[in-house]
Amino acid sequence: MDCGRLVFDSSSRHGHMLVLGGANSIYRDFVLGRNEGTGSVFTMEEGSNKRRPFFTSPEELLEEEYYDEQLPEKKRRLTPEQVHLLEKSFESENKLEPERKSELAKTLGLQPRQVAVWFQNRRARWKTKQLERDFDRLKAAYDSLLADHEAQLKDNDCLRSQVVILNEKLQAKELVDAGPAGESSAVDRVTSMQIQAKMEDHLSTGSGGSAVVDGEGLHQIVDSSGDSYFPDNFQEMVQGPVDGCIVQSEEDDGSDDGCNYNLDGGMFPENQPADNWWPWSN
DNA sequence: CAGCCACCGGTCATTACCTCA
DNA sequence: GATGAGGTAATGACCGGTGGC
Repeated sequence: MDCGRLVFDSSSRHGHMLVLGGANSIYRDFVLGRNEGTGSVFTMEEGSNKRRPFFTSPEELLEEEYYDEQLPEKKRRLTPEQVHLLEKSFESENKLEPERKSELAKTLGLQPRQVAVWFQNRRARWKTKQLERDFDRLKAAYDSLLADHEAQLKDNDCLRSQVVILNEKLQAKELVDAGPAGESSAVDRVTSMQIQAKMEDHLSTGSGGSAVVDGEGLHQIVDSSGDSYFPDNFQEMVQGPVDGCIVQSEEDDGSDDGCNYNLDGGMFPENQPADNWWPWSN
């Protein structure tokens, strides 16, 4: 590689002098007299063809070959020790007061400008990392909510299906009660329609509120005390003598996954997939 | 209001490291 | 296995804009 050769990069936005394979941009800026506090212009003849790797050990840096305060253009990446001290300083306070900047620069053998730039970059990159972490957290929370939402929609579908079954059972019971003469009482018919309407209202996915009825919700619905939507004998009706169908709340363990109510009597078998349990499933 | 200074966001250039043909 | 090209992350630095003093 052509070490230490100076070229003019006309394509660069800044029109900098580039040093191919040799010194770094500090050198580049020294060439243009940009570095803070130097005031000197480094000439090509003064440049060195010596090259050191980025991660030179502190010991090596202390050697005359690599470390010479009179030749800052040789410096490239900061040494691990310099970075360590800067990091410690950044941890204690990520803003840099002028006094601390000067002190750090003196301690580290850097230009104050370098210290300031290092802090600026450190803040910007810390912020980027922080944004990434925040994004990951938010995404995880969103995914969790989405999964919960989908589970609730599934649960809602199960409950809707149960409404259909219950209505069928109610109608069958009405036919039995009506007897051969078809003398179904008007009161019973009205009650049945009301039950159907109320349950569908509860299970509605409309914007008026949650479409999900969990175990506790059904307790409220079924509860005969207070302002229940259902008639006092609702439990008896749905558990009636037709075929012993029972609407029963799942053990209230706080979970709302899956379907909660067993229409055919008995509790939902623990850990049993719904596919093996629902009467309309194979 | 102008000037100075510090900061931020965006960007560049360079290097080290990794993968792959 | 050695090697070179290409991709990528990390890093040091600058520019332009902005806001405080």
